[in-house]
Amino acid sequence: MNQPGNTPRTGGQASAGLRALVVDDEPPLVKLVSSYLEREGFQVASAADGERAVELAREFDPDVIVLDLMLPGIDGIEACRRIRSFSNAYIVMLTARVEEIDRIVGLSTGADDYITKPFSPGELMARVRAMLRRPRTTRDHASPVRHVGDLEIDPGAREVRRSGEPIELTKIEFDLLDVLSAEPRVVFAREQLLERVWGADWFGDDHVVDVHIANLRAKLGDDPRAPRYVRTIRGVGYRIGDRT
Amino acid sequence: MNQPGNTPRTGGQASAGLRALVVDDEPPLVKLVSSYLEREGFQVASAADGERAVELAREFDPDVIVLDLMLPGIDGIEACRRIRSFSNAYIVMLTARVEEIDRIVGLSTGADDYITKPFSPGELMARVRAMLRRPRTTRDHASPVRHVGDLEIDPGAREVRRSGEPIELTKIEFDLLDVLSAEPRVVFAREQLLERVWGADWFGDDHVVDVHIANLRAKLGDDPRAPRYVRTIRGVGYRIGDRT
DNA sequence: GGGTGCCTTGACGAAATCTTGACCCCAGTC
DNA sequence: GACTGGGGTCAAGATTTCGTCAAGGCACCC
Repeated sequence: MNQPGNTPRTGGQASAGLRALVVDDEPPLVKLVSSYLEREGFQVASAADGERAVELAREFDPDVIVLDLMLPGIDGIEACRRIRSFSNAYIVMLTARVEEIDRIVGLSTGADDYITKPFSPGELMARVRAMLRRPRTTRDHASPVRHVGDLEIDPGAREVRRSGEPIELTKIEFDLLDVLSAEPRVVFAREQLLERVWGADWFGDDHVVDVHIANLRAKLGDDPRAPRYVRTIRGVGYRIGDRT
Repeated sequence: MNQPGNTPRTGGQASAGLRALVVDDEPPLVKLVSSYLEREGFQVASAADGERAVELAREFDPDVIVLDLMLPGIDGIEACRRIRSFSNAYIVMLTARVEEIDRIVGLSTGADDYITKPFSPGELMARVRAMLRRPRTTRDHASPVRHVGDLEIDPGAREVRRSGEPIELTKIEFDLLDVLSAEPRVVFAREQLLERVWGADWFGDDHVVDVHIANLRAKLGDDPRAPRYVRTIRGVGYRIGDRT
């Protein structure tokens, strides 16, 4: 059902029969976005929190997911990860703060695009169309396993192994390792790690980073005096990667 | 907390040595964006029309291009296409109207991101950083590693090697070397070094610089009488770089 | 309601690093 | 050839930074 005037030429046709899932805790926004998507020919479902989002992603099996970063329950990043573990949908993340983009990109969330609030529905639609136009092959989550020495990091499965032996990490520990290992050899300041792992709106002491790094090291069997994985750059931050 | 002003800016490190091209026909906007990019460590060039943009993209070989859609001469879309035909740069398009996004994404222009005017420079920077960080596009831009004689300086990893052999430097030592090597052959007064390395709010004796330079030289294996790397300009300051 | 796991905070000690001051040397100058 | 100021060197004390530990709190699960 193409609306004359409002709907750009390409849209209606291309998205006919596709399903979209909108996740946000603000009903008006959900409604607005949904109506735009419907006008494009999408069949739309919506959720207001993270748990429901993951559920619906599974049951409804959408082709496109518009996902807010800030959600009650499990947050957008975690929801995105979980959904990505079973779904192949295109995911657009909504963020209220520009700085959060770093987080989405830095952590391996699996999002395909992001857009900052406030945004115009037209822009969002343009992004969605652009994504759909992108060949699926762009989805190169194929072999994302990283190696650091005898360490094996699988961001998709959120698993770490040391010489084959699985190591159990907490969320924060894994995220730290994730961010650090995504760019080996690059030094991350504590502030950067806070921003990436904790989020831009964190207000607290840098010191938490040290503690979690210590715990991470302990689990990895890493000696701070002679670290094989996570090394300290005094006065600056931490780094992972090849031996010096 | 770290010493004020001392902490490397998140962007500064990562973008050090990278080149950016800003294209817009409004000089104030060009100036604003340029200054932000420079603050992030970019070397910046600019153009006011499409032809010049394509020219500069070729000659200047930028890593990032900020490109306005509306331009005198060939417009942004066409310029983007032409540039894309030979350049590997990240391209952000600026649009005044949201609807234009459809055009950018609809036509295969090859832009990597787009942002609508008015935008905050901070948002643009976040996008640029995010683009540079995108894992899939492993850009082969000129190595961010600097060379001074047989010295190899990697600002991102904060590593220094001399003929392949890693050299351990403290924070201040590395920062000094970083500042000096960023602009080879340029003489830095002690005060300038204090400002850049220690931060603007440092109040203390210039003499610290001497001491740290001495330590740095010692670690680099440099003889003050016949320095190969850090040379003293009596009565002025220090400098690094090629013979003369 | 009790337990468990995880995160945050604060305190403390050890180690690395920085700053200061004293002293010496040398180049440039008279 | 002596003088002078800038710069090099050294070492000791001051400071910062990091790693560790443990207590408290919160959320979640049974």
